[in-house]
Amino acid sequence: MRYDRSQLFKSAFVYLITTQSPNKTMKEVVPVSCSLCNKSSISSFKDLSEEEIGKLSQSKTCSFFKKGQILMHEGARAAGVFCIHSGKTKLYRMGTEGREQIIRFAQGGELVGYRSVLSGEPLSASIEALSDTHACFIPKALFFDFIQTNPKFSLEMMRLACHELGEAGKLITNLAQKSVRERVAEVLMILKDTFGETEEGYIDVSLTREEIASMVGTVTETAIRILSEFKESGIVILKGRKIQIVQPKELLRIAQIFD
Amino acid sequence: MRYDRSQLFKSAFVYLITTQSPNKTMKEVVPVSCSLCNKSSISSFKDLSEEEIGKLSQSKTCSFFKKGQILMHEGARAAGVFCIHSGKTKLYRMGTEGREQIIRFAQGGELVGYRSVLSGEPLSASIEALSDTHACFIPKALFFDFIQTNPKFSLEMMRLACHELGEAGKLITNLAQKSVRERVAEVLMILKDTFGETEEGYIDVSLTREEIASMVGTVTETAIRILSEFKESGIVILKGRKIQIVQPKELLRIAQIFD
DNA sequence: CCTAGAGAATGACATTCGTCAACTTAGAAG
DNA sequence: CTTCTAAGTTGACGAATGTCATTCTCTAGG
Repeated sequence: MRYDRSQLFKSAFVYLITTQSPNKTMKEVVPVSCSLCNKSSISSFKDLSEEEIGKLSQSKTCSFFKKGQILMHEGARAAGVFCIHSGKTKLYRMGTEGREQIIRFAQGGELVGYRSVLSGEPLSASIEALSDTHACFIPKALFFDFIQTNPKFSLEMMRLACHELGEAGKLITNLAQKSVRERVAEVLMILKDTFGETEEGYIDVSLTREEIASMVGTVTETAIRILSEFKESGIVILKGRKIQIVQPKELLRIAQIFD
Repeated sequence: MRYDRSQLFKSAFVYLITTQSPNKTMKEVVPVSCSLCNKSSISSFKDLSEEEIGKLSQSKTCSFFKKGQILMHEGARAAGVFCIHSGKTKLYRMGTEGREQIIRFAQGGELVGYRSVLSGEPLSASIEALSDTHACFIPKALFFDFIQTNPKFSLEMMRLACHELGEAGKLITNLAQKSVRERVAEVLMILKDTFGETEEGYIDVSLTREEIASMVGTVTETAIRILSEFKESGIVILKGRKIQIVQPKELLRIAQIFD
């Protein structure tokens, strides 16, 4: 059964979702067709054919998650993967005594849940929206279909998984060998690299001190103390949850990063 | 160009490598043909066709590594993968100040180096023989050939990478949240699960205290102190590098493992 | 079987970090 | 805009763990 390309164009209108908030008007655009999605060029789906993108458009389900909502639950079986369209999410595991451990972040254009789908194991982490998030759900069956019929896509997914495995190794070494102070310094640099900076120079993500602590693997109080110390030394500027890195080189030195 | 199956049988003799040591005579058998290798049923190569196994046999290079020798160097580009035939190896990264961090172990039937080959990145860890090791080198090109032409094998590799990614997540959470004492207890159970026990009931691997410390992410002295404490409590029996777990339940309790 | 050198063990001490408690501040929801 | 609750901050203290020094012991290799 061949995919009818005319369908693609017939349905190629665009949803406009408008959220009103007191001070600003935010417009979020989620295209119905994946071929019009500006994320498709940066996501792992860049290797799909037009025909496959068409299938994707037909089978996907777009969802909206408010800040704090859970996209997927640790321990559950993933019925498919999410492609994050806009917004920021965190992936975290529950450790001993209910303490949350942030494993990584995912944002626009990135896939989440693929690890569970590909390994056939339950989800090893929960996924929670850090800000209002639009994400498209792609059923497991279609995902596997692409993997089995499109070697380029399959290789790209493998590349992604293996890359993350390397990153995990780095994180393991850091957690095992560096002091909390070193890790806080490193995490600040990682956050800047991951989320970039706003016009005013702040790291473009809003995390609680507890969340920063649960990236580093420490308690809230210690994270606060170290951040305050960096502030006193003039290394960072803190304005509530907004963090600006003033002396990146000093942070790299503290974090023992030389390369 | 079709692979000539008769070649397979012509070359299906077996190398016998005999190592003499004072007290015992050890015989290691490395088949020239992978089809005769008893590891092929447990390794990721189980999904290869007879024809592909034939190609494998022709292209592979069998090597022998003495205890302490390096199979692959962190930071180098992997020219292929190793399939461990016999022996035990450790994969480790160099952390700050040259401290070694053990990421995982690999032994008979397991593949190493595939992460680097599949992601196209330099090796994220060095691989060192913990005991005398026979391993077969499979060139990158052939490995990719299998991946691109055999979807089953490709999926199996993906499953493997994604499974390891999940394990890495667990390790990250443990390192970040558990105390050193808890981690030592857990590592002992992991070692037992990974390497099994000898007839006398000892964990079937010989690690230095420093190596145990570098799994846990602590210094040698602390590892020694905690092991001694476990010994005093009658939880383990220590005979040099030989470790016997006497009270596994107690270790699980200390490690805060409840499932 | 022997021996050098690495590994193991232990004590004393310094430092980091987690815990508990008290108090202040800011951000999300109405 | 207000208000209430969760988040942030700070101090005091103790436990866990790293560091340094010393001595003992085992193991690999001849």
